[in-house]
Amino acid sequence: MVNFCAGLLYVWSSEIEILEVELMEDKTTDQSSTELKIFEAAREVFQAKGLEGARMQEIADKAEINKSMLHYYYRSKAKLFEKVYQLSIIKVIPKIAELLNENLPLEQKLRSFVDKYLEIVKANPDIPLFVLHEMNKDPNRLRNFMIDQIGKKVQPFLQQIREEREKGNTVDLPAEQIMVNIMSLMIFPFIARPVFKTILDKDDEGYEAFIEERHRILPDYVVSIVMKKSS
Amino acid sequence: MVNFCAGLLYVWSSEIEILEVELMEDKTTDQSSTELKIFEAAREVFQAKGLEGARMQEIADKAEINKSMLHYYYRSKAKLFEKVYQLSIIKVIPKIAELLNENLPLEQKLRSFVDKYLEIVKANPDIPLFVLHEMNKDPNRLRNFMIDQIGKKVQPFLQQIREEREKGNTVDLPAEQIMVNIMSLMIFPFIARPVFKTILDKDDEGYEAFIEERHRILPDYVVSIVMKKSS
DNA sequence: ACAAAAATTAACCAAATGGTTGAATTATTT
DNA sequence: AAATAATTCAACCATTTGGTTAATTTTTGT
Repeated sequence: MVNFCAGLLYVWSSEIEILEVELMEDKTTDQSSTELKIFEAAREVFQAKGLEGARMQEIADKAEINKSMLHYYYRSKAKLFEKVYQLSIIKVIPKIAELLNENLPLEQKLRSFVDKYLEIVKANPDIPLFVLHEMNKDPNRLRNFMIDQIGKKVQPFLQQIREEREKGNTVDLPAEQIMVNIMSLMIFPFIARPVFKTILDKDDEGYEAFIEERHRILPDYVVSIVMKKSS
Repeated sequence: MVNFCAGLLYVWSSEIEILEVELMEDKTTDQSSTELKIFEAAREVFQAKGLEGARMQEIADKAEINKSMLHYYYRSKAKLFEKVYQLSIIKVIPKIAELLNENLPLEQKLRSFVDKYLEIVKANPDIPLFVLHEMNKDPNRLRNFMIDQIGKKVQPFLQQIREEREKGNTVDLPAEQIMVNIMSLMIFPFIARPVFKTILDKDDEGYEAFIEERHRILPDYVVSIVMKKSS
């Protein structure tokens, strides 16, 4: 019987939703689970081609099951997409606020944030472009969910920057600009991968190495361009 | 008679293509031109929703013409899309190499590049996400065209950075990382607009102001994080 | 071992969507 | 002004595509 879809009704209730997501993660070990094979295939196809670019048949083929199973487990393309979209957001958005609200002095926090968040994006390199494309098409879809996940949770971090700026410990930029700088430096290379591969004349392996180098460099570099050198 | 589509056959020949594009720009003044009204509508819809997300009917409605006219002037959705995609690339990619190859000392060049390129992106804020999404879906489509437009044209600039780095005038990072840093800081805020609007709790007007502030700040800031302070 | 439930499939269906056609209208040419 | 060419449109068409159904196989519970 198909009954686990009921959870979709509670999209706006973070707690229930996150529980469900973790349940799903657990199932990942069970490779034979048709439901998971479908979800995994859907994730790949949706993230690569977007909602409208994805074909149900392609998802079925990738999952090696009959197309009817998609509807048996997920009812409709819209429902399946919503789950993929939701999980994608959960994987990359809440961690931002979480990492930024650790109780650390600014410099340490920056270094740790950049290092750990790059780890997350490296593990989910297709999510940023996917989420931003879908969010751009329809800014209202899951907007409340987004707000739940991050909303005003970064305000304490911005406040921390402002305080350090007052003390003259940071570069003389508004906290919001600094925040956007940091996110840009981390995420954009994953979004613009095909362009940079062309511009920098790299193959997959070469770009992989480029990203690794970046991961090594960026934590210190971000600190250096945010914190004011004591001179 | 429909004859101007012939140019599409020469996609790989930059010169002919650019000529055609400029011809098109000229027509922009002729507001009554159905062909242009269609193209303008197609540009908006494709850039907002992507190839598969766009509906021919929606383009026709936005252009205030009968759907048949789309095919009369552009033959097919694929052909119309290709033109929009191509022009989008032309508007944001070649300028990079062009601005970076002006004969200027590095510091001046950086300041000028960031200022002028931000102007371009501000005038075409939807293009980066659109192009990157389409390029991600199908990295081979117009790949040769891309290579023509920028290809190895940024190598001289990378070389310039390397030379200045040797002389100890820049921060101690590989030239490629510096280049990616600069592009990230400029472009990402346009791509991630819906997320940043949520995170920073801004409305359209507020985000516009944020971008303006950024435009004012960034040229100097980029210089400051690339060039080594003489201390 | 049997019955009930769950999972799976092939064949089909209906709506959406890109595309075509032929007639009607407007503009151009001579 | 007549004839020719270009433009526009309403009605249609064909394919793609998301979705359904009914029958079959597999699993589970007793």
